[in-house]
Amino acid sequence: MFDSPLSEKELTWRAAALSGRTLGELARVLDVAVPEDLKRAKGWGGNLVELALGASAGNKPIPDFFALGVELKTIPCAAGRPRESTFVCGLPADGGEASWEESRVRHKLARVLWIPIDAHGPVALRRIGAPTLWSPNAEEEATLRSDWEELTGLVRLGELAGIDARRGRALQLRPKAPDRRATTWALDEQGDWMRTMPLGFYLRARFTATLLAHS
DNA sequence: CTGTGATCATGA
DNA sequence: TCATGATCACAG
Repeated sequence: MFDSPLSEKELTWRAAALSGRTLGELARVLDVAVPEDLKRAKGWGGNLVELALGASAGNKPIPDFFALGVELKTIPCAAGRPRESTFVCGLPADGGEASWEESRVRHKLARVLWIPIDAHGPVALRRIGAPTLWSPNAEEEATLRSDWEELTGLVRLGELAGIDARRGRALQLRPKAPDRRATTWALDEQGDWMRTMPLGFYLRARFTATLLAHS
């Protein structure tokens, strides 16, 4: 629909131009139908904004704006604060990369364009907010790294059973699957492969709230 | 089945 | 009200 932005400056300019508009207005321009609610279209808003900004990654495991190394995340907000956690990426079956530096979490979060969208009301009337282009500051990176090391450390020890969404100050591990019957492979405490529920890394709403506030 | 995009629904 | 655990759609 639209060309990909050629620079961060162009990307932020285009994102800023969406600020204040409703999803319904944007959908009409893009000739996209608006769903009654998001129960069966949970990624609709995110996909709409991707289309408007010329994101090109599709479902490939690369940044939305590959040439710029920027990831796009829409985030549902009410009263100026995020109402939901933010999915980052799946947990690799073997527990993950050897180090934080190589991790998918760190690469995903290296540069993110956050676009707040109203969390409540009729979908077509929900307003898009002002974008913020973010990279973790030293404190945020330290928190993310510490959470990541704790969680992946447990996974590598085969202590998947000891993990739930309560662990982690900023980053948490939660189910990420079509339903509760879904399974994937993981190592148990004896080092044998076993079937478990697929998990994904998520950013807590508390964490995204602070980064949106000071960026 | 794994990746992308996320929000829903329920109990505390 | 809020976080956790569950769930939805679609591409490849």
